[in-house]
Amino acid sequence: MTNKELADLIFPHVTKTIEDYEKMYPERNLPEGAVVSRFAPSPTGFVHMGSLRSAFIAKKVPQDTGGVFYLRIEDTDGARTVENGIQGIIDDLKNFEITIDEGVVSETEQKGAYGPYIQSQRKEIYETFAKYLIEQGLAYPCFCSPEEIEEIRTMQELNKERIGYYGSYAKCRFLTNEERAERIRRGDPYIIRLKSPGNFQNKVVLQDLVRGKIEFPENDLDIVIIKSDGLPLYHFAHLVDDHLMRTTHIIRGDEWISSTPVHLQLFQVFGFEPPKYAHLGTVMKVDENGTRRKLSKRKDPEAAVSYYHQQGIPVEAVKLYLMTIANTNFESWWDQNPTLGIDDFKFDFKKMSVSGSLFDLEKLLNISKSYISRMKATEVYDSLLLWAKEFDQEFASILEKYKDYSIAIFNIEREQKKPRKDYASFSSIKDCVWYMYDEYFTGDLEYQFGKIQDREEIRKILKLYLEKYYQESDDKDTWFQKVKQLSEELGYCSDMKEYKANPDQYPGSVADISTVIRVAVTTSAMTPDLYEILRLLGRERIEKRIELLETK
RNA sequence: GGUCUGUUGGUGAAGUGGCUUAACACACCACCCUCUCAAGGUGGCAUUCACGGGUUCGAAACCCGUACAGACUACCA
Repeated sequence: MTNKELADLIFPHVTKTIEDYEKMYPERNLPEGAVVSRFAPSPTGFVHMGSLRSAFIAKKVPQDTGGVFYLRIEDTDGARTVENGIQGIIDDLKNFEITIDEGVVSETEQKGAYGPYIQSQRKEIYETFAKYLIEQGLAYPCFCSPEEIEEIRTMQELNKERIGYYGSYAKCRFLTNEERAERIRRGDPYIIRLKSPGNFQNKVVLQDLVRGKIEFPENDLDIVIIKSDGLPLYHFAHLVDDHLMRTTHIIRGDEWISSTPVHLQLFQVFGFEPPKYAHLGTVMKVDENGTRRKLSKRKDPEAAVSYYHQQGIPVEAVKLYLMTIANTNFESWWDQNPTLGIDDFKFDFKKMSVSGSLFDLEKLLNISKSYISRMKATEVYDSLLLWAKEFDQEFASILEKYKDYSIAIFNIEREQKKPRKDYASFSSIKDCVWYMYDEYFTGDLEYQFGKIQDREEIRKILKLYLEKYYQESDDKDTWFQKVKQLSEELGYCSDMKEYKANPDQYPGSVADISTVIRVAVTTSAMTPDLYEILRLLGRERIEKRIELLETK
């Protein structure tokens, strides 16, 4: 029995040839140096920080070079697939503004001429490629049961030999085509394995874009290419898809490094030119007991990118963070070119950190803080409102009700050379400004007075301030002069230098007087500029709040 | 067990043989500024680049070995 007859027996319904597909998916007509890359997740429902980083880079490089970035869904493993998993990924990408040129755009829609972009819809294509291999005698059906494979493995472990289906252990490799046909006709379950032409003694070289030259022994494992469910294994799907979709750069996690000899061999067996590979270091985190480990979806809430969306970290801040960990020279570049953005920066694989970087939430928040501090008040308002509509409806309606007032609040110490930097995320803004809204300034309030705690003294200070000194129309200088006069009248020191030199000669200072006013109207001893707050609150509110304090 | 990769401060890291008495950023500490907080300013924070050996006039950088860590070694991706 010939290989061709065997191939026809296994894949009787496959009529197309590889050449047909080569014609259907021709070389892309792109400018010199244009990169085609992809993000190819399993539909597990959400995107991990490490994957987002890969996706971000996989998009950035085509963008820099005038290439194509596409999204492919790798759903050949039923166990990994979850309901609405594709939508979850699309939503996450959308939230982080990672748009695609081609690929899956929704659960039911795809765009681009190199599809389908969902692997489970490409079954016939994989079969065509597998059939060719069988015809060439480069692949064969394997009837070994999982138990038999397990046996081989324990035997190899016992003999301290290399583990795997290779050489004389590859039993089914030595079957005749007649035996194969007979067992297939009998209905024995089987899978398709590559008949590896590799020799473990020979070396194969990978020129990794990130790590440089890596040498491996050639692959001699007869790897599975088609599973018993008829779908391909990752390695085979990678070959078929990335060849046919004309991918030029494979940008993926470094857990794939050790499989690359298999991939290189697959390309060689078909006579295709292999793509370039860039293996990215794993994103790590430090465990409670001080050891490094992979960021885990289960243990670390900050691993899921939806967390940042919920926290209201601006998308741009996340991107800036990803860029700073992606290219080590980005941060200083951005420092020197503050007016430019990520799009103006040229990504370079050589400037990637090779080892896995620690995920630094602190740093992300810092970047976020700086970023928000540079936003205009109206931009803060718009972004915050958008966030609140999704995650804090009550706050959203308050923001809408007091639009101009809110913008004025966000403008305190903003839009100046050295803006205030206190909002790390949109979710944290309410905690900073709640006291500006009467809706929140109610119920059990906790006043955090400082040095002056005596209620009689506080009453005296506030009464005198309202009756004699406070003028709504005062400008900032006049306002502060009056607070100083108030301090003097009550025997407090109005000059901080003098007070610090002789603290024992006074009951307190203008700082303590200010604190009393500040706490009375906000409950907090730590707020932005008091003058601005009083100005925004206005006389009526201030009086009401001081009255309210009297009742406490 | 095998194959591959990595190891510079609390963290991210720069560094490709002499310009390194190891840049920069985050964190932390101190002081200054200051009505509080934040921000900002100034300074401090690795006598040393996992360890041992070698090459060299000279090494964090090159080579070898050891240790530790990670990945892969599935009909998972």
